Amino acid sequence: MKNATIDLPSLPRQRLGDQIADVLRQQILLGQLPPGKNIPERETAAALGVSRTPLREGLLTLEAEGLVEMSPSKSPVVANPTFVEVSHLLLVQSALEELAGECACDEATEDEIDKIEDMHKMMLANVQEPDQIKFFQIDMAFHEAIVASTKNPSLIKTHKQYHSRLWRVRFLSARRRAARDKAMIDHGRIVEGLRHRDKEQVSSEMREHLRRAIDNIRIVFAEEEASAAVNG
Amino acid sequence: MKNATIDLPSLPRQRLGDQIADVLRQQILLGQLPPGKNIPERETAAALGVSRTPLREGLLTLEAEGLVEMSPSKSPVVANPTFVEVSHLLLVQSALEELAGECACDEATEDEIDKIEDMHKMMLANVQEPDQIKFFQIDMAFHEAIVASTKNPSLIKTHKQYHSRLWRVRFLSARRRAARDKAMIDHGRIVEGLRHRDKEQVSSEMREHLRRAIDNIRIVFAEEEASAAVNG
DNA sequence: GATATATATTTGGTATACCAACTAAAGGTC
DNA sequence: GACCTTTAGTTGGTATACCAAATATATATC
Repeated sequence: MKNATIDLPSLPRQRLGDQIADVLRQQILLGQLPPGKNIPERETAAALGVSRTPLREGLLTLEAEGLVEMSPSKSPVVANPTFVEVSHLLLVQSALEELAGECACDEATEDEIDKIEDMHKMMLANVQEPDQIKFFQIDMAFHEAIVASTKNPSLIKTHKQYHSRLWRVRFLSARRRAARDKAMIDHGRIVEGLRHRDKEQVSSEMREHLRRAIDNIRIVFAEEEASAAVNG
Repeated sequence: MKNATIDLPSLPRQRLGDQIADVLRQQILLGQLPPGKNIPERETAAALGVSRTPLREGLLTLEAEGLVEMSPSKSPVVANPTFVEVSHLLLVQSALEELAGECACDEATEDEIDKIEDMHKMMLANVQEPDQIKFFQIDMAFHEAIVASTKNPSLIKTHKQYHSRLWRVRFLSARRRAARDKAMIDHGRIVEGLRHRDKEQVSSEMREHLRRAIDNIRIVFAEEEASAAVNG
């Protein structure tokens, strides 16, 4: 053989549609594509330098994830869930994280628990930081790390999808100082439970942690509504 | 206005890709497209009388659901999960049904509980029927009805997807008489709990009902493996 | 001037055409 | 005769072209 298995580092192949879905998903999460925003196919495809076919495949992926809504003869639009919808999502996510907590007690390595605890400590150090974006990112990574430690690909994937749909509203919620304080208490108990491999404690704490978040999010929705009423 | 809002009954518009996904999903569940089967795009599109574009969109939907696997330069193929993968799926499904049981106690109407109990009675009448397909279909409808009674669209949708991926293996499992007997006991407790709106009983029974199924499914996989070793 | 109709434009939905990567078979060389 | 090379054919991936429905606009009529 001459040069077989060289595997030149050119990253040639992931489907374009998947890459596009990744790009658009990021833009939605970061708020560059805000809820309600239209995503006309031709225009967006041109902006990304691709044709409509793979763009469409990416949009369909995001529709399946619930981040984009498509209806006949109308431009695809970034999803803008109501409070009721968000509370439904949070219930499912709470069940997924409850399971994750239970499985993590069996499957997480000591090293993974170390990493999770590090994140918790880092959050504690940033809890009263005015720059809330850092705090929030670690918060999300904290939850992702616990789910990842279960090594259950289906759980990880489904959780990630709900994570995306809840991203924005949880970001808005995390700006509330009271919410952050409560979160730190919950997280502390979760880390403690993981250390002792206490399934009951970890799973119930993770479930209740998310369910309690519903109250903060209700307030966020009420504030947004009031703000919208003022601004028109 | 002359004839507006007439809405002629021609069922013109659901996206072709969605219809195709529905057709292929049915064929996969019914075993007409068995696990491992190739689904070449051109050939399948021609057989369905459509072009590759909407067929592809349907296939991508099924890929997102985990029923089909697509890899570059290879024909899409019907997923053929291993026992480990199925056990992972079942864990997630058990968490979803646990949540469904809890929510159903709050949200189910008396009428819905009547329907669920009717299904249970019908299963009891068919438990020793040699024609297992009827028993199995009611079994699946029983679980679906409980989830539907929660009125949580996200939960319903996600549950349905896991339902599809687990359909075949649960069908194989339901052929075992011992599994059917156990299922009837569990179902009886679930119906009883629903009647009393006992969240704790219903949710824990639904969780354990599915987790116990893992044992039967392990046997099914072992049998299939042994059979495969003999036949080829 | 208001309304209604016709037309032009924009949208998403679908079909077709083209391309690159992979596979396999055929042919040539040692 | 075995092995390497080349070429033809198949596959999925992408781009383009076409179509129908919906909408907005302009024009004609009352």
